[in-house]
Amino acid sequence: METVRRGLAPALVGRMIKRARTKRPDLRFPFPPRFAARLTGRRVDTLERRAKYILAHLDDGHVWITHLGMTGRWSILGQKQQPGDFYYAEPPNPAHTHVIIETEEGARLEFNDPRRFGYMDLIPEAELETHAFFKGLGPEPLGNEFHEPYLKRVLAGKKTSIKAALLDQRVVAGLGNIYVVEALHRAGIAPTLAAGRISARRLDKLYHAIRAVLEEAIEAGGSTLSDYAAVDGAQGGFQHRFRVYDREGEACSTKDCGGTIKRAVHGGRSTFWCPRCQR
DNA sequence: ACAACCTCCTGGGGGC
DNA sequence: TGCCCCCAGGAGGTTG
Repeated sequence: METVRRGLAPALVGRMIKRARTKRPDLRFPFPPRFAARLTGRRVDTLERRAKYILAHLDDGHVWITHLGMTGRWSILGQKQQPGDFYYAEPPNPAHTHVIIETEEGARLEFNDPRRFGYMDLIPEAELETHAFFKGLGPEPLGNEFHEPYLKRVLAGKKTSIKAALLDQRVVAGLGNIYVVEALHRAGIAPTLAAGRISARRLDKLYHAIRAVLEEAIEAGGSTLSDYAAVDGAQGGFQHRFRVYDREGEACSTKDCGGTIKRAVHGGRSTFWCPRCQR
């Protein structure tokens, strides 16, 4: 999501929305009333990310919220005016393009989402804190409020698995399945380990692993399995750096480990880990 | 509190 | 080739 936000920024920040269109009444949820009309004519002041949401702050005091779900994708089409300005993106299947935004400056942004698990909303800025999407979210994993003492405190007494705990957006906001699985491998922690029974020393290692995985993934442009692409259509690069995700049966890459990557389903999500070096 | 399962939806890939 | 089943970066819900 951070790579998407960074990709969208040059086409949106400081730009005026000349035209907004929706091609259907809903995604996962119905669009709010008069959604497209209320975007039209607005300027985007800032573009931020909170958890897996992209927040566009508009010049009328409202916030346009986008969640990509599993397969949502923003593409920027338009004339390249200056280096790093706009890009050409190969449009995905146009049947699944549900929202089109055109800016005064000539960029065309298309939101495409085959599975329609994504959603958008448009709310007053003052309601952001209390909005159901954001109420109860944990700290940003790359922010200052996320550190080993926080992890220790929030996980204390939890009997649930560390994997389930890290996927819980109330514990830490914005970690998805891939990054949880990769961070646990780097930290040498078994995904099934009870969250409340991990030593401070190991939580510190986990904290550093989470940050490292996210920073590397952002640096690499995100992770592409099948659908994810940057706003210019480029694939991510972090999938080439997975150490366990989607590597069932392969040799563990940990030095001198010699283990074999296993896969299991926990809570409906695929988990990959090395039983030898993750304890 | 927590695990296990289901739901939304479409498409890609593997097995036969 | 075609079918059928399984799987998928999320997350909210129900049940037990």
